[in-house]
Amino acid sequence: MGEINLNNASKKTMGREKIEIAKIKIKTRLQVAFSKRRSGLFRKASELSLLCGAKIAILVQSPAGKIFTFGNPSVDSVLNHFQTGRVNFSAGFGANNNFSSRRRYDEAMRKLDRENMIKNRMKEKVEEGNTFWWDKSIEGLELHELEEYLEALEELESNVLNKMDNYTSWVNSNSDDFHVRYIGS
Amino acid sequence: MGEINLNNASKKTMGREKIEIAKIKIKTRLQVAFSKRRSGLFRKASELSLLCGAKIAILVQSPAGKIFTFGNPSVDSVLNHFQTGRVNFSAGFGANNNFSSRRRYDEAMRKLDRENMIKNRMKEKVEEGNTFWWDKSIEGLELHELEEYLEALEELESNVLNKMDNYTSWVNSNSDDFHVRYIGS
DNA sequence: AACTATTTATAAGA
DNA sequence: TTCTTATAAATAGTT
Repeated sequence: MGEINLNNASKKTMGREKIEIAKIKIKTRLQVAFSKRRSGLFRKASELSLLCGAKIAILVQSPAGKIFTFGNPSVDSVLNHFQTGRVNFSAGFGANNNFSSRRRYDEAMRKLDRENMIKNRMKEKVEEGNTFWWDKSIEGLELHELEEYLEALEELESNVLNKMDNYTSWVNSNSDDFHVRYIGS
Repeated sequence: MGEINLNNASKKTMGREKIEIAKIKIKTRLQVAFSKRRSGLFRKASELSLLCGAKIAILVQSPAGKIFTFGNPSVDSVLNHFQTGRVNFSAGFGANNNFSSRRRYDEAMRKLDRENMIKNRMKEKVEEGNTFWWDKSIEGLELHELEEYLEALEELESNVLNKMDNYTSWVNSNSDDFHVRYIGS
């Protein structure tokens, strides 16, 4: 009997399996995944560039420290003009002036308001059942927990910085296109 | 009759259609494709970074001249290291770049199932469609709000680092090499 | 922004 | 590393 075999053993592989997006612990698997996914990332970048005429630069550093790059028209041209643009933007609008004047601006009071303002704003944006993780008191946390907390904070900070970068670029490209003009020439 | 309808008209859409990788000529389609694929590219980068501990910087300029960036730990940090030739990120992307004794201690601590720690103590990285919740949480914030948010984050970080000092001072009482802050660029 | 039906990417195994 | 296979994930065109 059993002409129809439905158990998995009848299949050559289980096929692609779902994985959790978290650091791969098995070294050999990590290496294979890195290789495949880096190549996949660059292929996607290439397609985006070809389909939409986008200029793209990608820098990747493997955990082992090896650097891989992708660029259209070239990494250097995109990088150069990106940084030139940002420098000019900073000079023009004075990021430093902006920040320092803000500090001069009734710092004590603002300090009291800041977190509440932010938290309230966050609560409008995200409804979490209880409290936000950053509300959690750090009292009583063990060192390794503090370590995790710090990592989460810095990841969040990284996201904020990226978002701010986008604002900077947006403002710049809508002002006088100073650096945009040079890219891709 | 005709309970079984096999013609294509019975399907709501034709599903994803194969396309040629060549510049899209219809403007509206190009815009949609750019948006979807840029977001897909950044998601892939994020996954590569999380899965493999890779450092990544991506700059994309749309045909219209708008610039989008992705970076882990941040665009600037990756670019700086790339351009100065100091390609020396410490292995993995630990919370920070504290020095050796902290690192040694971290290594030991990491063996305490870091995944569960993140999940249970830190609200984890819950995917909501294309973005993580903390991306959503900063959606819609204006530049000045992002600046305030950033300041608050750094303040929290500072508190956490101070707290960690209390631990490490007895773990490594004669050490002078921890808690050198290194954030972004 | 959502929705499918398909194409494409890729995890695991060889 | 490279190939295969089966399945997960991304996305083109549509609503």
